[in-house]
Amino acid sequence: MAVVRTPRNRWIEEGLKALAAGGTEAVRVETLAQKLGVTKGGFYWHFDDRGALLDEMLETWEHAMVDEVIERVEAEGGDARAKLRTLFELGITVGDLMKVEFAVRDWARRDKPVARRLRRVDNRRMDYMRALFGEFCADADEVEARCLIAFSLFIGTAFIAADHGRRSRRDVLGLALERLVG
Amino acid sequence: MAVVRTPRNRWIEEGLKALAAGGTEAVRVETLAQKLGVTKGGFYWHFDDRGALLDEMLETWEHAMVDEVIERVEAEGGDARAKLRTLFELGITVGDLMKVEFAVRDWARRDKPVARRLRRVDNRRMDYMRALFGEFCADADEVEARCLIAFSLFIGTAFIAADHGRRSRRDVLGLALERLVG
Amino acid sequence: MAVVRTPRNRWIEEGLKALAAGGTEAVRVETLAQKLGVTKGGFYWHFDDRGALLDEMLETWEHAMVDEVIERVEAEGGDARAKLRTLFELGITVGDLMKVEFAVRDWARRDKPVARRLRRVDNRRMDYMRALFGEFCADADEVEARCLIAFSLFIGTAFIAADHGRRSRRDVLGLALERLVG
Amino acid sequence: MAVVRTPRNRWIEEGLKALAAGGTEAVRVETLAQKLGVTKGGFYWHFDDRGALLDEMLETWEHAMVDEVIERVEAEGGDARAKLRTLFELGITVGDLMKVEFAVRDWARRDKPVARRLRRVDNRRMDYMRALFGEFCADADEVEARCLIAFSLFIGTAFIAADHGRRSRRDVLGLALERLVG
DNA sequence: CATGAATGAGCCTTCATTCAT
DNA sequence: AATGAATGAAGGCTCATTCAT
Repeated sequence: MAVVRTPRNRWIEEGLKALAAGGTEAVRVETLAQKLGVTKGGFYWHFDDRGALLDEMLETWEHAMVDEVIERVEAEGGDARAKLRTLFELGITVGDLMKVEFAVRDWARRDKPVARRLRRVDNRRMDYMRALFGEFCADADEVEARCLIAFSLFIGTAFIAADHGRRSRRDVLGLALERLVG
Repeated sequence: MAVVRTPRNRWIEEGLKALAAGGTEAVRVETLAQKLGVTKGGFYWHFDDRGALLDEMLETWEHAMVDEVIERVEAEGGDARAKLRTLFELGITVGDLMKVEFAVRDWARRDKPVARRLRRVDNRRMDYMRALFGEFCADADEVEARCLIAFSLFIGTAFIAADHGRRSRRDVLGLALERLVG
Repeated sequence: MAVVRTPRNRWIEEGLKALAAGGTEAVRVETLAQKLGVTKGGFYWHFDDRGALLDEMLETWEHAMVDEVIERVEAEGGDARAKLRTLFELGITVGDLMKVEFAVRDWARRDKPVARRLRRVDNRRMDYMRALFGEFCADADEVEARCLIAFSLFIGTAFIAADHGRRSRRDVLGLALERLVG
Repeated sequence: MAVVRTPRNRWIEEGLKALAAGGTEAVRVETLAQKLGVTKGGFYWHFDDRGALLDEMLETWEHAMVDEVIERVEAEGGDARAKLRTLFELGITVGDLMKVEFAVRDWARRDKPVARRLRRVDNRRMDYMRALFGEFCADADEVEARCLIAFSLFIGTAFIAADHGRRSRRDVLGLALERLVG
């Protein structure tokens, strides 16, 4: 988590913020330069081109959203059910990175290399969940279904716009999750 | 369903294709014009500006993805469980419109009016599902949780990139759905 | 004054209104068509092109602003001084045509044929004024100076933006004019 | 007076030339770029948009046509009558800026902010003239009338297209002016 | 007489990229 | 390490004009 704040890293950070806020198209060299208080010409000292920045942003995001999240879940400890709850909690809590997540997911729909990376990321997360569900759930089909539901809930959280009457989304999510983990 | 192919409608159709393939930014007046074999100037005879086209595209999409889908589910008939299965089947089958769905969902994250419309759309769908689940499920919390899960699975279908080993996504979806409907 | 309101004339009328309100660039085929409740395609049935309309507008304006104004001044009658007062009064009173006047004057600065026509118009008016001033003013230099001043006041009326404290522009104009005519 | 010819100023200069020659609509980014031997894209490094250039052009014009003219009149010295003669001479002599003056005056007829600025400019000039006429002319009405006539002559000079027989416009102007100042 | 539907040229603006200093 | 000043391609929009019906 302790990222050295080289100027290079600051471009990446700012890029992720922009991606979270407005999607790929919002990652504009000039906009970022302004936020960093430099001129856009300077950008090309650090990166070959816009694509190179985008790549490194993805790298950073993958590391934070997979490696670090899993690390933290393991650090928290507890049994499989507890870990699943922590995983879910962390997943929908990481704020800006969650928003990046959805920008990336949309981006992947029209960019092959991003799609490949996203697939790797999703598979790593699914593998981790499979292991956890597997610990208290014998049937492989059942495990797979629960993994897909859990992951879908994670995705749905941010993408579904519906209201739930007097219930909060968080409450309904809790109910849904308990069906899987409880 | 009987789409009159006025030139106006052809712009909308082509626009939806572009939106499905590449998101909002891919809906470019000139590109569409080329596909239609006309010059871009002609566009402005039919629409005030690009925004107006985008609006009508949304209108078209909402109608097809909500009104028509519900109509068709009702036309198929059967009990609530059967209808839920049909609904799901139709939902993930409508091809291009499904892709539009996800483009819209991403778009809504940075455009307030689109967000409002999406919310209305999602609420209409949730209401329809609530009614169906309600017919065989007494507990309101339970209904709400199942609605959210079902909707999340619908969303997740297209957004999740993970593999499922020797199972197909469709199979896993089937398993997950039966947990809700069965 | 009794203009037959053929569709042709209505284009000219509407064109003059537009010219008065927004200068040459405001005379747009489409805008006029809208005001007339027809489509712009119809324009080309009446006129070869935009230039042709502009020409006829100028013709109409010249007739109304010179021939008709002089006719009316003569019809009012009185001695030369009285006529000069009437002339001035009419000149700054004809409302929309006054505005056209200034649009034309600006237009003439960048369009040679318009400049030629304006010169003819201005010379006809100056000739008329020369005759009137000449009737009570023996010195030719004096007549010429008064003509230029009178004409300049007419022009200045609409082009000068300054305020006059508690006096109204009309009052100051009256004072200035009496220096010439009185 | 020492205009630093930064690229920025060169755009303004060229803009004023275009405005003088063809009015607002002639101030086109691409045209100016060509005259400066650069591409139009570069324009936006210096100005936010076309409107910003237009604004600065107005600023430049106001400064040159009011502040600098008055400064120079005062520098020349002499009594009030002499100053009025110098003022007039300078006013109609500044060449291109005189043409800008008329373009601005026309522009003001359809653009509120420009109209406000023009009013301020005209009032400043009138105030200066009032002071000068006031030094040898006791009656306030008389002063006001002379100011309006003088200003109208200034305006009329460029807007009136009439000929004066064997006299030159300059001569007639001289005669007219002497009626006011002499 | 006019409409519906375009064309095409021209304008404003944006943005990634380049490059001398 | 970065700035100042561009380039150039692309995109949105406007408007006079054309033409089949």
